[in-house]
Amino acid sequence: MSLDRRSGCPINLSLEVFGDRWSLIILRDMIFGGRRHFRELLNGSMEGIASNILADRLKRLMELGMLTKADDPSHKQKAIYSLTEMAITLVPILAHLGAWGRVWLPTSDELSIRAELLEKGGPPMWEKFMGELRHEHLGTPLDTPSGPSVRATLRAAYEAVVASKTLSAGPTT
Amino acid sequence: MSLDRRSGCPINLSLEVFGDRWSLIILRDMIFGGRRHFRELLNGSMEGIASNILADRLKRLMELGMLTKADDPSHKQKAIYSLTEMAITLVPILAHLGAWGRVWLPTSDELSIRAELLEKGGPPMWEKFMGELRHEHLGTPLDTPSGPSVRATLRAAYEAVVASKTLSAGPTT
DNA sequence: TGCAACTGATTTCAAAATGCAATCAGTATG
DNA sequence: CATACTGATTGCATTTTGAAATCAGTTGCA
Repeated sequence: MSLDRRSGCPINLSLEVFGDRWSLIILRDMIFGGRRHFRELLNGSMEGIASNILADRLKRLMELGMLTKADDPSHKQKAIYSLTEMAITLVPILAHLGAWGRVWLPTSDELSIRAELLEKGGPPMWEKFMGELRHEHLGTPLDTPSGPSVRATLRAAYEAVVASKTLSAGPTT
Repeated sequence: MSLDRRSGCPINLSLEVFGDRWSLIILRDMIFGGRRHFRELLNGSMEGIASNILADRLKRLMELGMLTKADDPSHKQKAIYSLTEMAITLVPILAHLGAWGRVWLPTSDELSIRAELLEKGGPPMWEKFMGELRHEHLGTPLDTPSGPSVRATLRAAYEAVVASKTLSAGPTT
């Protein structure tokens, strides 16, 4: 899990940054799930990451300049992890990745609705989302605060699908 | 290197397909380098893939439906690997990945010129490229054969940078 | 015919990464 | 003062990786 610099090819270097099974999962949970703390990432991860792997990847992502860490005033041992601009600009890649996976892989309905929405929203929606992430993580002022946040929109869509599934296949008593 | 199905999330499933250090490198060499044979991929890879890893990944990519294999008429032991539509639609992802890496990672000039061109070309260029790949790998007719192929354009740009570097820093005798 | 080079792999084995469970010391809470 | 929570770390078994050597069959050439 170190940076080999096998070649100066952009695709290769990108792979060396997040060409493993966990780094992008962590960034996904921070970006789409809004998670900022170790425990949130540990327990909230759908895929069940182990604590040693999480600690290792957080450290590595910090060394790579994708994350920063700050003290949480509410608890002396609590740390808040923030995305850097480098990580925030992954949004279009994650959007494409989700769109591709939705088409070609056996994704579940409730989880793919967000990818679908993000794909349909296109670059304008990605830009809006990145603006919101910059606001949350870097303190940048929100340029055009129009309507509900992208994350809220995505979550609402997710919950709507879950609700409709519960209705159609739920308890009949 | 098997498909765990840790969750039905599109991003997670995509990661399970090419969230390793070699699968995307192989696909990159096939897509941008036009490589179709085992030896071409083995010796042509800038990153120096080992033959057992290459054999394993080719097999895995076939099982996943990203590649197909056919006999080469010129040699009874020779095989030709072809991209499937599933793999061809990775072009936009590779383009984004290259663009991101070019901005944030220490890429070399001659290798990043292709990523830059592909980024500037945008979706129209990607579509043209995918059309050409479909023609090469799936036998689909070329819809609008306008000008030189995308691959040739990218290669020409690469060679131009290499040449200019040789000029400015080359031998003075 | 003989022999070297080439074909797509496979074998072997050491090193590294992974994953799970238990554990850690410091901090807040009741 | 006991209990739960904070971000980790440790130990250890399993899995994956990677490099070199090797494989059997095929081809080209002398």
